[in-house]
Order: sequence, then structure tokens, then C-alpha cells
Amino acid sequence: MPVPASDTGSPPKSNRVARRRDRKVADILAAASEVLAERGYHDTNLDEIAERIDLSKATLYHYFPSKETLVMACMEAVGTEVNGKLRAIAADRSVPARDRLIALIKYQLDTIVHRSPHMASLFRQPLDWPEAYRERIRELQREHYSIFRSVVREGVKNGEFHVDDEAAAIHNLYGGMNYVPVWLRPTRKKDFSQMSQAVVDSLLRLFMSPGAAT
Amino acid sequence: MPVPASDTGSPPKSNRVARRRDRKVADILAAASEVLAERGYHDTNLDEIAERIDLSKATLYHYFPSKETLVMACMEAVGTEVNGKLRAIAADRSVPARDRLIALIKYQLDTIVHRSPHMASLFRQPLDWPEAYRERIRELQREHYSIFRSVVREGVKNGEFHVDDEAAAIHNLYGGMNYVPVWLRPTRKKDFSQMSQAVVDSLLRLFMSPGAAT
Amino acid sequence: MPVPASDTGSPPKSNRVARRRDRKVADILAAASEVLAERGYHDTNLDEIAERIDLSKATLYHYFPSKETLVMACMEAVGTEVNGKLRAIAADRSVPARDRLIALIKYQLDTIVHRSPHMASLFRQPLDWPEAYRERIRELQREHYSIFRSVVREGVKNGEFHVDDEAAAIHNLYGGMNYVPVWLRPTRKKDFSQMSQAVVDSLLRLFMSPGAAT
Amino acid sequence: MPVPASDTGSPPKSNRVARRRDRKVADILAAASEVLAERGYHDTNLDEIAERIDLSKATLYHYFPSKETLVMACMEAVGTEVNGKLRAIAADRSVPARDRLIALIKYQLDTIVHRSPHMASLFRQPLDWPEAYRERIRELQREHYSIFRSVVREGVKNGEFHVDDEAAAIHNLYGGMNYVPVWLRPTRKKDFSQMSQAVVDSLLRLFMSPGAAT
DNA sequence: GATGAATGAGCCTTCATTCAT
DNA sequence: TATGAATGAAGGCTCATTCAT
Repeated sequence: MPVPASDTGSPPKSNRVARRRDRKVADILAAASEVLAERGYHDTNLDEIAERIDLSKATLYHYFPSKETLVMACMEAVGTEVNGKLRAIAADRSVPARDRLIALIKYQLDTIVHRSPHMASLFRQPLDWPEAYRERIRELQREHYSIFRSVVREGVKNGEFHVDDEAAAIHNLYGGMNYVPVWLRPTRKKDFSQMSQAVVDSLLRLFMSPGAAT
Repeated sequence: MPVPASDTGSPPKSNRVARRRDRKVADILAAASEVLAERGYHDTNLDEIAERIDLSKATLYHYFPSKETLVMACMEAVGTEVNGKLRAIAADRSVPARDRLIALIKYQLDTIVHRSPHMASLFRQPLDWPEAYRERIRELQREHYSIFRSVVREGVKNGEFHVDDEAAAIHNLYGGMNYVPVWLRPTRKKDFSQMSQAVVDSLLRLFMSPGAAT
Repeated sequence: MPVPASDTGSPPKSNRVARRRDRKVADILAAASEVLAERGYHDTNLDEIAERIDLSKATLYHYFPSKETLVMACMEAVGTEVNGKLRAIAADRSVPARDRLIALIKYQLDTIVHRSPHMASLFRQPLDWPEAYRERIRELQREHYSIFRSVVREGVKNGEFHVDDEAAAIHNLYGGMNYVPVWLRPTRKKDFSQMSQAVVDSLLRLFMSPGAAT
Repeated sequence: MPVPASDTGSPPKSNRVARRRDRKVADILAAASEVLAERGYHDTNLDEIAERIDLSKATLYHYFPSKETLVMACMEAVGTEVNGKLRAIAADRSVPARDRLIALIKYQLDTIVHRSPHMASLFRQPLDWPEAYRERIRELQREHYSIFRSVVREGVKNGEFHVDDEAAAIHNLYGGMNYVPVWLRPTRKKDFSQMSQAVVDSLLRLFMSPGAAT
């Protein structure tokens, strides 16, 4: 009674192995992101990541050739996921630009608050990384940025938005959206989610021409 | 004999000594701030600070009992200076709130860009420090924040500004003002100074009720 | 049924298996020798050897119980091969001792240069190995040495050679023959092959009584 | 009663400190050379060096910025000392070239045997070092080589020596002189010193035209 | 037999901090 | 006051070896 017809030599095994490996990689990435989010890049050490998933530090090197690579993988994961979600939101032209922008902002706020601002700050800090990584990060940032910009532009084009200086407006949008005073976070998560709507409303003013100041 | 009348005997010497010591402390603080601004907290080590002022690392410990203390002193210096300047601007009630707010924003933008965002990020990163320092930093931040808030409130009170949610508006003001993507800074200093006015104009919309959207 | 008469039942299979195993062992040995020759002992790791023959590192342990054993096997292979060839050359008494010595030297020079001096240096470096291996290496060296010595002795006996101190002469022969400044090798392969004849000629002087010095 | 005229401010202290430092550096160098000689480069670790002179490993970094630098310093020390001594021997033109060559060889033999062949092998192994160090090592080697060559040339010029191919002759001289089968060394130190004269005599044949072969 | 996974032990290096002078 | 010297603790990385599948 040999092997069922549906199964063939190595592929199945290879599949299983690959799946198992992928799961492990995902676990590591999750743990690493967690620690990274809690401690920031410099205070994150491989021992802690390893310990969280009950692995030896050396084993991490079975999956990632360096700390840098591991961290970069975390950023890649977060970056592509976030950009993907944002792109999906931005792409639905049946929704008014304003509403899409609101959705984008809310998603971003949620991401920042829940994934922790540390993760976000990884994208802004000039770590001494190999140029290849730097470039990839910039790429992810440009992508992220361009999603917001595209919706803003559509809004401007169809009269939903009015800006004097698009770059400045988006700069401020970015700042407001990503501003999370890390110090306060642990004790004020609730406040932030409550403030969420108010923050969004306020940010929208950046894209509306001001009325009379009385 | 330029000794203060109230002191006799050793105090005169003590005075000179104190002056000398204060100058040294100032030198150290300046060097430390410089390195901190250039490299960021984690890439700053005492050797480099000491070397810049031609001092031995061990000597630093005559003036500051720990790296934490030294860095904290830098933050204290910057924080009180900035807060002082801002307070002076905010205090002049002869100037319309709007103009004062503009001045505050511009000063803050300049500070961020010229003192380097690294210094600013020190105030946002959750270093693993003793609670006493953490509290002092929060205090400086609250002070800083309250200056902006006071001017905003005045503006609201006298009808210059209109906000739906003061906290949200100031949050966004803060974000926009402090947002400096560290990655891009070195190559885009010019852009930032050029953008300065546009950013200010855009931020002001946060405090003006939006007009008709078409 | 190509089974040897003496074996029955499982042995046939065992035979094939053994052959297969032997071939694999040979492959591994070849790869290991290659890496050893390229990188030297300390810069050779099992991963690289395994990779070259498209095998898992763990699999190496099916054939060799340790890195030491594997390296020793390489040395055994090289040692016995070289000693075998040399012995064959030395054994042909129809050839004058002098010509045989020349052939021996040339063969050794070729071996050093082509198999790389790294391989040769394995025989000279005092690796922290179990005494058993050390002893085996000494044995191979003694064997190697004795081949040269035997030809030299024959030459001395039949008047082809003249030496004052056989041991010293052979020592110097050895040194000259095995001396390959590793640093220079990659860029000077040509020089070495060109120098080959000159080196041999020079070495022969060790075995000829000097003429008048003026 | 202030300071004696002969003593001035910092220099004396600086002198003492420098002396103390120099002594320590010398101690470290000695210990490092010892370990290097016993174990070879790859099996030498900083812990052992530090331990031998009762220092913390971290302290070594007070004197040498890296393992490489420390090892290089050892080589520099040995290289310059040996070259210096050899140069002194070679320079005395009142002595026949032949006698000077004998002295050179004997000094080199002694050096190899007493400082251990490991030290010598450092000069021949292609460690993965920064090019700057590689170049310096080559320089020391060239210097060393040129000393022997210069004496040989003088000998050839004044008829003391006869060679067919100078390069080949020196190559063999080098090989014979530096050939010390490390494996055997610990047990045969005596043999080597006894053989010393015989080896020298044998090597001299490289520089004398062979007489009739009977 | 083959291999992915896991790891302990070890190594080089950094750095804030202490201390004797 | 000033500093050279010293160090413990920690961190990133490598590698031969083991083991379950």
C-alpha cells in the first residue's frame, strides 16, 4: 500500500516544510515586531525576541542572517500591509475623495496607535543601515505618501478640497496623523481612540478653504 | 575685590571656582547637545562628547554623575530656553493671537530644523530612564504645550480662531510643526525653509472654521 | 546475478549500497579538499562543503562523525595518493637515483602548487586534534620523508650523490620543495612553474659535493 | 616653596604615564606573541591573552583597537627586530659574504625555533586582513628577503658564491631556513639545535658550484 | 539516507562606570 | 580637578554538532 496517487515524492514534503518554515518566520516576525514596538530598535536585542518565542538566539540566524535583516523584514511586512490596505481604500473611486481621505487617516491612526509608534518611528529614524535597506524604506514611504497625495489630488481636482500648497498641506496631514507622543501613549490609549474623530475632523480643515474669521 | 559683600573668607574663591565650573558645565552641555543632535541618543557615547571638548571621559563624571543626567541636562537646557522664548512671544498681548501663534510656530520650526530633529525626538522617545527624569520631561512638554494652548485659547476667546475640538487642533498643530522626516532632512534643508511659510499658512487653517466647500 | 559467490541474501544490496556510499564519500572528500585548499582549515566550514555537493550539512554526519574526521580523511586521501605516486617513482631502480629524485621533486612541486599550499600546510600545522590523528599524520609524513630519503641513500651509495649530513640535506630539500609563500601564489603561478626547473637544479646541489670555491 | 626648576608641569607626568603605558603595551605584546606562538592565529583568543597578564579582555581594547591590530603589532615588533638584527649582520662588509650569510642563516634558524614557527607562519598565511596590513607584511617580507639577497649578491660578485639562478637559490635557502615541521618541533627542539650547523653547511652548497660527481 | 531545525559554547567588540593617582 | 586604566555586562554573530521527522 504505497503512496496515494494524489501525493508525489518531494513536493508534499517540501510544501509542508515550507509551510512550517513560513509559520515560524511569521512567529519570529510577530515577536520581533512586538519587541521592536515596545522597546525601539536600539533597545531590542535578539535574546529577547528569541526568548519570547522560546527559541535560541542562534536559531534566529537560521531564519534571518542578521538583526538588520530581521528588523527590515518586520518593516517590510508592516509597510506592505499598510500600503496595501491604504491602496485598497484609495482605489475605490465610487467613494468621494473626502470620505476616502477620512478612511485613510483613520486607518493610519489606528495603525500607529495599535502597532505602536515605535514601529512607525522605525520608518523615520536614520539608522545606520546598508543603502539597500534605506532605499527600500524610502520606497515604502514614497508609496505611502503617494497614496494620500493621490486622494488629495482627486479631491482638489473635483472641487472637494482646496489647498494653497499641496505639499505643505500633506506635510501637516502627515504630521498630525503620525504624531503620537510616545511618552504618553501607555496611559492614554483610550484618549487617543476617543480623540480619533476629532483629530480627523480637524485635519480635514487642512483641505478646506477657510471661511471668514468673523 | 569683586567679591559679593555677603560672602567672606573662602567664598570668594568658591565664587571663582563656581564660575569656572559653570563655564565647564556649559561647555560640556554644548558639546553633548551637539553630538546628541548629530547622532541621536543611542549613537552618542561619552567618549565622543569628552573628546570634543578635549576632556577625559572620566572628567565628565566630575560634572555629571551619569550619562542620563548629562543628557537630561541638555534637554533641560533646550527645554527651558525654548519654552522661555516661546513664553515671551506668547506673553505679548499687544499682538493679535494669530500673529503670536504664527511667531510661535515659526520659532518652533526653526528650532526643530536647526537644532536638529534628533534633539526634538529626545522629547518623544521613551528612554528607559528613572521616573524622576521622565516626569521632568513631561513637565517641560506640558509647559511647551500649554504655551501654544494659551495663545490658541485667547484667539478662540476673542474670535480670531474657531475650533471644534481644541485638543485635536493643537494635536495636529503639534504634529505638523514637529514633523520632520529625519531621512530627508540633510538633502532638503532648503526645501524646509522654503516650505516654512506654506506650512504655517496651512496650519493656520486648523484654527479657522472652514468655508463653503465649493 | 552479479553477486560475489561468497555473499548471499542481503549482501548484494549491501554491495550496491556500499558502492553508492563510497561514491558519496568520494564526492564529499573531493568537495572538502577543494574548500580546504581554497580557504585553509580555519576558514573552512561544513556548510560550504555541504553546499558544494548539494547536500545538507547534517548529511555529512552520516558519512563522517566530525569535522576532524572529515578533514583527516582528506589528508589521508591526499597523503596516500601522493605517497603512492612517489613510491612508484622511487621504486624504478632502472632509473638513476638522480633522475628519480628530480622526478620526485617535480611531482612534489606540482602537487604543492596545484593542490594549493593550504593542503600542504595542513600537514604542518599543529591542530588541536586527538592524538590518534596526529599520529597518523606523522606516519604519513614519515612515509613521505622516507621515500625521498631512500632515493637519496641509493644515490649516495652508488656515488651519484655526496652529502655531509643526510638529515640536513633532506631537511633543506624538504624546505625548498615545500616552500610556497602563500601570499604570492595567486599572482605568481606562472613564475612558479617557470622557476620549477631552476628550483630543481638548485636543490640538486644539496646532493653534490661543492667544487672549488674560486 | 613651589616647584623645583628642573621639573615642569605636565611633561614629567606625561613621561611617566607614557612609560607606564609603553611597558603595559610591551607586556601585552609579549603575552600575545606567546599565545600566538603557541596556538596560531585562529586559536588565539583575546581572553587568553588578557588572562596571561591578569587583565580584563576589555582592557586590551584600551591599548589596541582590535584583535587584528594587536596581532599586527606583534608581527611588526618581531619583523622589525629580526630585520634590524639581520641588517646589522649583513652590513659588516669587513666580513666575507659567506660568513655573513652563515650568520644570517643561524640567526634566522634560531628565531624560527625559539619564537616558534607559528610566529613565522603568520607571515606566510593569507589571513583575511585589511589591505593596509597585508601591504605592511609584504613590506617586512621584502625587506627580510632583500637582506639575504644582498649578501648573496655580494658573494656572487666577489666570487665567493656561484649560482645558476639567484632567485631559485634564495627560494631554496628560504625554504630550508624556514622549514620547521611544527608537528615535530615540541619533541625535537634539541635535534634542531644540533642540526643547526649541519643545515647551514648543507644550505651553503646552494651557493657553490657543484664539483665533479665522481 | 537525508534534512530542516535547533542550540550551546565561544568570540570580538562596545560602553557606561569606577578608581587610584 | 583631571585622567589613564580597568572592567562587568551586554550584544551580535558563527559554527560544529544533535535530533526528530
